[in-house]
Amino acid sequence: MFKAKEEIGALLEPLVALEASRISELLEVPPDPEFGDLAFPCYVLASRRQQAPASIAASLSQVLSGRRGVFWEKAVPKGPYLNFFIDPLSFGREVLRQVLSRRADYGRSSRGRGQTVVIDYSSPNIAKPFGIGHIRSTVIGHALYLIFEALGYRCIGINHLGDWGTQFGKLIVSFKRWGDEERLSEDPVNYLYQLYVKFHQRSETDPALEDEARLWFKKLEEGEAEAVAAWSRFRRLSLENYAGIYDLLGIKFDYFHGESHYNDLLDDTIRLALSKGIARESEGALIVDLEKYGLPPVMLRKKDGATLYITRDLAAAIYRYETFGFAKALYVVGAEQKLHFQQLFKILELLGFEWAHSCVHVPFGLIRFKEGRMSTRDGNIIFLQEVLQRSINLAREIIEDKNPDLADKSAAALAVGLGAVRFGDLSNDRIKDVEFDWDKVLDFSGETAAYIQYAHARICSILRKAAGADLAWEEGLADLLQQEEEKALIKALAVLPEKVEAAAEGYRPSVIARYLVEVAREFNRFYHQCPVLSSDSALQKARLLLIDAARQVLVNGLGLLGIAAPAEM
RNA sequence: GCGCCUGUAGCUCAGGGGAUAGAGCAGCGGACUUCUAAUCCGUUAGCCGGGGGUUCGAAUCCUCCCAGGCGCACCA
Repeated sequence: MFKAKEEIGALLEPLVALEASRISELLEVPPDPEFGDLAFPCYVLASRRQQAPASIAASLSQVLSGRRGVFWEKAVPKGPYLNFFIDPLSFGREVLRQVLSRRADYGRSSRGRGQTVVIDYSSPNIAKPFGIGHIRSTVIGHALYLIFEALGYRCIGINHLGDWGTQFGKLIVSFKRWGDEERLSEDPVNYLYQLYVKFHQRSETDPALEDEARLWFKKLEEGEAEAVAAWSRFRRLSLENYAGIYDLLGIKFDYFHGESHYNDLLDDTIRLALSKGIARESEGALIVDLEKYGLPPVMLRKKDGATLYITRDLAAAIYRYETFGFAKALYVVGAEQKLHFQQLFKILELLGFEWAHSCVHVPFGLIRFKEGRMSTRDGNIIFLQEVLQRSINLAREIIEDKNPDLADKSAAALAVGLGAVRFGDLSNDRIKDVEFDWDKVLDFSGETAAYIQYAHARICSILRKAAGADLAWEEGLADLLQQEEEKALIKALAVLPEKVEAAAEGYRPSVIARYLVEVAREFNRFYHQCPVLSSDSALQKARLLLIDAARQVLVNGLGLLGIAAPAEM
């Protein structure tokens, strides 16, 4: 509601002894449009004025009676609320003018100019297949990247590949014992995955395998030739496989700095911890005691001298700050690692880095089966590749059925199929666990990406049919849009900028996803009530401008989620 | 044992101090000679997990309990 809120804030400031910005924040949308468009709750003034909220609302309305502003036309008390009615004419003009003049920039701002946000996302463990579990970090992180970028921040996307650690020892042991060159070259990632599962099956009865794996990882850290050669081969094969998925999803990273990237910095990091006096020897290992802060101790170096995940994360954080000078560093990593990040940030703080407070763990819930957790080790995971493919295939079938004459069915199927999977991960609050259910993934009706894309395609269809129509902006045309459905749609279009801000504020792409469903819903209502092409010329033009603005909002919003908007589907 | 997260309609979830708690799915009933029916309209459905508390006002904040999930030194 941009300008309207500001206007009312400034209007009330001298009357209620609150700051204008505070008043703008307090303004809420009434539950029923009949009540008005923006409501000021008078409870907040009751105790100070020693007056009942309802009588405050009444007296404020007295003061304002007969007055009107640019964007509001009247203020009516209703119980404890002072309800403002927005002037649909000036508001409609302003909203359409904004959207249609700013176009692809509508919803964007320069608020973050000059500041850098480093975003750590996707970060799969090499040598494991890209499972459905990895999609959350990938898709949420990518959306946050796009959202912060839209607010003018310089974003650095880092894929912190899990390409180092004891699991490589396990893989090397497995391959040396049971490996088969031929099978490895046929289907590398799948085969490595099978070896990984086999290792865990065997190690249950043969604990010596674990020791052997640790030994091989130690060799790897020491740069022993055979270990390094095997590691580098496994890493390369995995990366080649991931590249296909990132390509399909259109996901880019500025850096593929995996854990191994920080190997040369580990000694310095450990030295720093020692020199600051926060690390000490315990049972042969090097640990940091965090008991004072209510956290369990952290191990930086094992008794065999090998490092751990958190050691590399420490080195990575310092490297990132020194390299990029971030204002914020986001870690889009599962909620189960919350403790890890609390420990990581606390150690950074103890090392004296004031920027430790700019590090944020952006957690998300687990994807699980009805029966329980997905586990790479147990070999019960669902491959992302399969999910994407099935979704695309189903989209294709539906298109064949509903729109058999469509020229480029593949492109539309890709947009709808991938959009569905993406949206499924973005539309709910990220902290919630999600139960994996094929029926749900493959459902394209209701609150889904397809719903939004469909609204967009309908608009494009109308605009195509109106090709040649004069769509030059004329201020007065907006005045013709007085039907309830038209006004509701305009109101929905008005709030994209504040939704983008809110999404960034809470690191919650779901804010935008839900908002787009609302916009699409308002458009669909409009569509059923308000004919465009068959209206007379002035109204037709006004409605064409309105739906063009709606199209722009849908495209911009979907764009922030990394979801394509096909013109036909 | 300790810590963190979640609990809202039959199912999946919005809403995170303010007006009678909202959507989608499923169910039931309607709307395609008319801009794509992947749509729209109507309708059924709720001690907002439970008890206490703070507040003019609590689904929302505090506290205790219950249920589910996730963590807690040689994995990542």
